[in-house]
Amino acid sequence: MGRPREFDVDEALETAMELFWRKGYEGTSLTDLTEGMGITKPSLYGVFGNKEGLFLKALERYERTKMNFFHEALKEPKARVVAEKILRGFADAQTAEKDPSGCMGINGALACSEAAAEIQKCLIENRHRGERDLSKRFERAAQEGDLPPGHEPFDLARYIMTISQGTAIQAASGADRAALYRVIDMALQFWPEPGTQGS
Amino acid sequence: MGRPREFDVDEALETAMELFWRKGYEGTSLTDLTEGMGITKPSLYGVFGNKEGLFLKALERYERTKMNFFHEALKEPKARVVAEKILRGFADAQTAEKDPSGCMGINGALACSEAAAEIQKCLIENRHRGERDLSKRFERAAQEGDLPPGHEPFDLARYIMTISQGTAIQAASGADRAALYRVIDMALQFWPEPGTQGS
DNA sequence: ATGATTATATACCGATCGGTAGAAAAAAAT
DNA sequence: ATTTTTTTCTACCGATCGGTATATAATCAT
Repeated sequence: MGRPREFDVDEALETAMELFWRKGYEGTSLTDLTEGMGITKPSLYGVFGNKEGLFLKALERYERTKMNFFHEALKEPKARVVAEKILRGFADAQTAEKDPSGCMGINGALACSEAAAEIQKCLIENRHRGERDLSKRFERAAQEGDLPPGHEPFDLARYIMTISQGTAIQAASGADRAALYRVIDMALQFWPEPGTQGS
Repeated sequence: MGRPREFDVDEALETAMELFWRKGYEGTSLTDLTEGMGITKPSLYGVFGNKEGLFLKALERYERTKMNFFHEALKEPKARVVAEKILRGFADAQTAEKDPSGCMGINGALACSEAAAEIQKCLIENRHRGERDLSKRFERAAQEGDLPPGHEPFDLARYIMTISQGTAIQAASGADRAALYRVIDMALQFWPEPGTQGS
């Protein structure tokens, strides 16, 4: 009952995600948001709580719609394929034509005022979570003899995430997908491709 | 002649640099700056013009005092040593105990509002300049037969800068120097150390 | 001592920030 | 048709944003 909502919540959230992705949490004003989403401030606050709540919901959407490749990649049977799919997945997301360049989780709040400290902390935890998930996957690989010798699972995970974060800056600086792919090829050179027959 | 200045310009600039480094251009308010520098707004505007001018002068100081390793590294005779010195130089600067974590050139304005677009553009050009300088150095190395086979100079330069930008995010996320060094070791594995005797 | 010059401190500017109060409008329930 | 519920619109809130006008204080030159 009650007056029906005149805008599509999901569509509005998509716009908010794009704005936060492109301009960051603090760089995006409520005016940017309401004008972009085509709604007024009371409507925004009624549905999303406040700016912080809206950002967190937009981030959730980002993870669900743009970072879904990550946990899919973890299911790959060979660790080197996991690594490559993650690297190329990030590069693809960071250079999609219709989306902002770079990574929302980094663009969102890398350095900021005290007012955004909570968002910043949340994004850092986000990165750590991805690193931890990948590390766990590589621990399994280590037990399976599926890692290149002389490397700890956690170091390998941080290595992969570091490359991905580097490509995020590259994309935000104008690098195109082909350039990032060449970087990824170089980053994986040390990691021998799995032979078609087991060792 | 005239009333003498009561504060040290260089010292004030150092503080401004640290603030912009830690909180970014838009995340640092004039109140943060004046309180940190121990001067009033009219003094700040009298010496540095405005916030944008202050940031640019702080960035100049950053390049001069914290990024000096970069052009030093370019003078190394072997390309692989150039690469390693640059990577470790960035990691050192990004994890110095008494300085903010990460890189001022990235923290400064990665994603921002239109108001900071000029600063953002300036920082992007800054990154491109470094990449170009390194690329030129690697072109020389290519002529000298000093590059690993199968790689273009510009790709190698972008690769090195991508790793460094990745470690900047890692440092801003809490990674310590030892962790970054392990990443760097992995990133350089594909690049054979120069033999003690020439080929 | 008196100007001329430069830096300081105080107080202020319009604009924008994130956020909200209150009334009107649109639907469902009775 | 009236009440209830929810959304929308307009207008506004105090706080802070970057930036400045004005007056006073401190120096040098004469």
